[in-house]
Formats: sequence, structure tokens, C-alpha cells
Amino acid sequence: MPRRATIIEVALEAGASKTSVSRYFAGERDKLSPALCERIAAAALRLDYRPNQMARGLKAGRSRLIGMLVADIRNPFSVAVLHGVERACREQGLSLLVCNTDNDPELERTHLALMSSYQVEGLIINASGSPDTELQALTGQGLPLVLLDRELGAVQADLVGLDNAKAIDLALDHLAEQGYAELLYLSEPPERASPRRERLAHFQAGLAARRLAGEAYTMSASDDELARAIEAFLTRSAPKGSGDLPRALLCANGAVTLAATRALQRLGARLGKTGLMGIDELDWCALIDPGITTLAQPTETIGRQAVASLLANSVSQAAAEPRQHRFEPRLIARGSTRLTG
Amino acid sequence: MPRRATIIEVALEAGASKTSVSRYFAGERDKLSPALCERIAAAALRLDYRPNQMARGLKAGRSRLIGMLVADIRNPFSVAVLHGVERACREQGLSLLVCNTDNDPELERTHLALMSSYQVEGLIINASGSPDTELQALTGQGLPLVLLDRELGAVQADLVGLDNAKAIDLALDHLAEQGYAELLYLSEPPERASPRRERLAHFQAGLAARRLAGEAYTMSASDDELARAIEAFLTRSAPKGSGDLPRALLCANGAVTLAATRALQRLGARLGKTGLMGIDELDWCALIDPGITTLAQPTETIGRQAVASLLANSVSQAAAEPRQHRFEPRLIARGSTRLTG
DNA sequence: TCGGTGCTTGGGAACGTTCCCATCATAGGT
DNA sequence: ACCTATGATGGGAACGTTCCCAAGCACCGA
Repeated sequence: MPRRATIIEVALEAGASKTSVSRYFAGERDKLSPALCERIAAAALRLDYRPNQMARGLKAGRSRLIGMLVADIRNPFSVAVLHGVERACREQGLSLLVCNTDNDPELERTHLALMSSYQVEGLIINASGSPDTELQALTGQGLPLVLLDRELGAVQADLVGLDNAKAIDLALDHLAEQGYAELLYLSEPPERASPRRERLAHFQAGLAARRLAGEAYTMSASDDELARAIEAFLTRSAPKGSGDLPRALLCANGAVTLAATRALQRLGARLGKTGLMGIDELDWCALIDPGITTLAQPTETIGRQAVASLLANSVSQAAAEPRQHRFEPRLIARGSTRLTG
Repeated sequence: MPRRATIIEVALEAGASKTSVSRYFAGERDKLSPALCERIAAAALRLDYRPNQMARGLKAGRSRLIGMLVADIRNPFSVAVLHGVERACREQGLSLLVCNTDNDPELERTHLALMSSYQVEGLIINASGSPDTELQALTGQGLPLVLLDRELGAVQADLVGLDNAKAIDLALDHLAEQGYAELLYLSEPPERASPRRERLAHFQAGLAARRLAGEAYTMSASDDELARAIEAFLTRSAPKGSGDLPRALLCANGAVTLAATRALQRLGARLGKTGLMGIDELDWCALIDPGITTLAQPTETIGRQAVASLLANSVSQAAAEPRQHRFEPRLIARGSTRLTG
């Protein structure tokens, strides 16, 4: 069972010094004569040499590792972004250490400590928890950091995510245009996640600007309760004697859309007559009978931008002002927001 | 900007030797006097010391890193298994280096090399490609290996995955019981992925045993083509003069179920009258009108078993016979396989 | 011919750990 | 009182790299 060859063995085999071999593999081939390069290449091939990243990381402090903390790996949106991050990393010769926190702040701390012990060169964080001293400590040491989708209290760092104001505007405009006049905004509890707060706030503001009626409901875990809330919204009598204006549901993210769809089915509501629209495009939104209208996030772009920001931060350490990169969603209009007389 | 403290600094602060501090953090506290332990703990806390995994990995050859290669990170099944793997790793104090190969053998090779350069202690592989010399080399060096879901030609390793024979049996029994007599089996191209081959083979065998009529269709990328194939199956006249027996579609995995559902909707087929059943349970299967019947894989269990097998292999290196761990799916019967007169 | 300049090459000291050994007490058996 | 076993502790050499520095050489202009 042959052990992996070391740089010294390659040097010996090639009749060169370990320094030269190191240079060869560190991408400084231009500093080496072509003849030497060739000898090293041949020797490395013969011995099937692969540089030991652990040793590299130790000596140079450059692990070539990026850490990514995902709040919920089973959320398709997160995975789609992860996919973008991964591609971007690969193009930069970086590897990705992915940790899932299952929305547990405690686990988030653990994983943060872990990543730091692997000397990651940067951190992309889709935060699950509250602002964290662990994280503060890491950034204090000059570790580049990018926040994904969710802001994190006191932490000063670039943020990459959806343009929530624009998204809500798009949604409200679309719903208004389609003739819906009374809206119910459905969201998961907004405490911990900044996009939920932003979207909710813009919803409230946007209503007024458009003279729409609307209210917000925060989901608990219970399907029953959600169904009751929706039913109450759909069946209660119109405000003044204004007749029965069309009503629609706006879902704050994919998980909510799923729950709301389930609830509407239980209530026997007809999609379209009862409007339904959600942020986040999912595989199945086209399949539910008249199709569910969504706002698709540019997930791949978001992922790539996260890596780009990270890289930008690591070159210009020095106190750069945190920047925000907000991307616009794309409206995919389907039958669930079409009032067919 | 304070650098992370080293073991030497802790030793100094605690008035102990680095050896003792090392022992403390390597979990050999029972070899240390309680007094010393306490001093070290206090010092480490004061300095916010965190052992450097790179240095550990270098010296001891133990990186505490497990590599996982996923063929398609956007497949919910893969993610669910990943989730199980991750939890199991965490319980063992292992970290997970996840790489996505996008079903590209070339990328698979690259990532394999990369993981080996990080000195991973074990590899969990959901293979995308053909048997690979890169992989052979790694196992040749005694790196423990577990195959997930897909077999890999010549590679001798434990396999963890679904009991495909059982799954197909369950499906056929259910469909037969519900009164469907002619089946169309839909699959992605079976060349590269062993479960596809196994399922297909068992489908063919299972038909005969149950006196069912049936055939198999291999999907290309085109939705049109699939719809045409399904239409042909649904509209062609019955074999003998046997009357018009109920027909059903059986989908080899989640991606196929999605495509088939799309196609059936385009054809205007009514689910139930036309049977539909798929392997892999997905969020939305309950939402498509009468509900889509599925076989749910025990993804969490599969993930955990993968890690368990890996650990078992690393203790008893010596030429243990490769084992297979096959888990049974759970039938979730819904309206899509209910013939309502 | 000489000092400088530029280029290729190599020696050796780190990096932060682990782990083999050595040291030094303390205690127990003769 | 002496030798040895036992247990706690520490010194120092690795592990496989990188990178500073220096050496060697050819070439140039004075």
C-alpha cells in the first residue's frame, strides 16, 4: 500500500530541489526553465504526486478553503445558491466546506468554530441565528465575510441577496394589475430573518401607495391554523359596502407557498379566483392546476456574486465600507393570478 | 488584529508544556491531573484558543474530514441523504467536504483529486461517472470508501441505497391491486446509473411474474418526445380484444415523475384514470390534484448508514468483503393510483 | 577586468501540531 | 535503604509544505 509521494521525493526523482518543485506547483512555472519544468512534470507524473493541502495550509496560512454556512440545506433556494457558489469557487481554485445549521444558532456557533479551525480563507453565511460573538471574533481577525440573503445585526459585512423592495413592488403591481384588491401577506416568523422583515415592511408600505387593502399573517407550524386564517380572510365580508373585491394571497417564500397551496386545496378554493403568488420559483409551481405565479430569484447570480464579494474583500482588507448587492427577481405569471370572469 | 493563539502560547499562559495542552485537546484528559486540566482550560479560554486542524492533519495524518461526492446537488433525494450524512458526521466529530459533480465524470475526477489532497479520511460517493482510475488509486492507498445509491463497476466497496427489487415489487403489487393492467415504465437513460438498470430489470421480471402487460421507455431531454410516447401508450388499442384495460405510468425517480406529470397535464389526462406512480417522495406530490402515489426512500437512514459503513471500514481495513445495505421504501398511496369508476 | 544586474536554482528555517522518548516524583516490595 | 513499577509532565524531532535568503552564472557597460 504505497504512501502518497512527497515533494522531496519528487525533487529527488527529478533531480531538482524541493523549492523548485514547490514553485512548479504553486503556479510559478514562469520562474523555472522549461527543461526543469519538464523534468518535474515527468517525475510528478511517475510518482503520482499530489501536493498536500494540509501542509500548504499550515505553512502559508492559505488553505484554499471557503466555508459556507447554510441555514437550511433542504431549502431548494439555498441549494440553488450553493450551486452557484460552488461553481464560482471552482473557477477560482477554491474548495467549499459546507455546513448546514438547520436554523439552529447553537449549531451555527459550533460550525463556525469548526470552519475557523480549518483556517478557511473566507466565509459565506446564510445566517440562522442572532448576531454572534463567535462571528464577531472571526471577522475581528480579518476573515473576509459575506452575508447571504439574511442580514446579521451588528455584523459589518457585504450582503448579497434579493432586492426585496423591488420584489414586493413587482408582486403588488402584478396583483393590482390583475384586479386583486384585497391581499393577505403570508410569512414565516420575521424575527430572525431580515428578508422576512424587509418584505413585510415593504408590503405594508406598498399597500398604501397603491390604495390596496391588505393585512399580514405570520405562520406558525400548524397547517390547521393557517387554513383557518386563510379561510377567515376569504370569507369575511368586504370592508364598506364596496362589493366583493377579488382577494389574493402573497407568500413570502417557497416554504410558505407550499403551505398556502396545501391550505387552499383543503379549503377547496379555486386558484385564480382566489389569487396566489409566491416569492421563489419551484419545480412544481407550473404543475398545480392553473399554475402558480412566482417571482424567481436569480440564484446562480447570487451565488457567484457572493464569491466575488468575498474575493474583493480579501484583497482590500482595509475597512472597506460594506456593500449590498441586491438582485431583481423575474416575474413568472401563471394562472393563479388570473381572474377568469 | 489579534492572531489566533497557538498551543505554545496556551502552554505558557497555563504554566504547562505544549505536550500537556496537546493531550488536553486530544481528549486524553484522564492522563492529566485535575489541577493541570483546570489551568489549561482557563488559559485556553482566556486566549480563545482553537486547535489548528491543518497542523493536526499534517502531523497526525488525521484530518477529521470526510469527503462526499454528489452527482446532482439539486436533486432533493441527494440533499436529503446529504442531510443524514452530515448529522452522522457531526455526531462523530467529523466534518464534511461536499463536492457536486453535476454528473460530469471529468469534474468527478477533479474533485476526487482535490479531496485526496485535503487528506480526507473517507469518501462517500454518489457516482456520476464510469469506473475511475483516480478512485482505484485512492482505495488502493487504503482510503475507506462507501458507494451511495449507485454502484461503480470494478470498484470494490460497501454500497448503501434503496432495495430496488423490493421497491419495484411494491410498486407493481400496488398497481396490480389497484386494477391497472398495462404499465409504462419511464426512466432516464440507464447506462451510467446502476439503480436505473436494477429497477428496469426488476420491472421487466416483475411484469411476467404478475401477468401484467408493460413496456419501458427511456426519456430523452425533450418534453415533447416524452408526451408523444405517453400518448402513444395511452391511446393505442388494447393487445387482443381484451377490452380497454386501465393503464398506468411508473416513474423511476423524482425527476421522471416531474416530467411525466408535466406531460400528462399537457395531454389532459386525468390522474387516477391514468395511473401514475413514482419512486422518490417530493414536496409537491400531495398537491397535484388527486395526489401522486410515491415510494419514499428512507433518506436519513441511508445517509447515516453510509457514515456507519465508512467508520466500520476504517477500523477493519483488512480486506473485508464489500457489503450492501439496502433499505426498503415506504408506499404513500394517493389518488393518482385510484381508479374511481 | 571588475562591479553590477538579472535570472535560475537550492538550503534551511519556519508553520502548529503530535508523539516518542526521557525525566522526575511517589509508592511499594524486598 | 535500594530497586522497580507507575503515573504525571516536558523536550524535541518529525509531518510536508512555503518562502526568505544566498549562491551560481551569464551578461553588460565602464
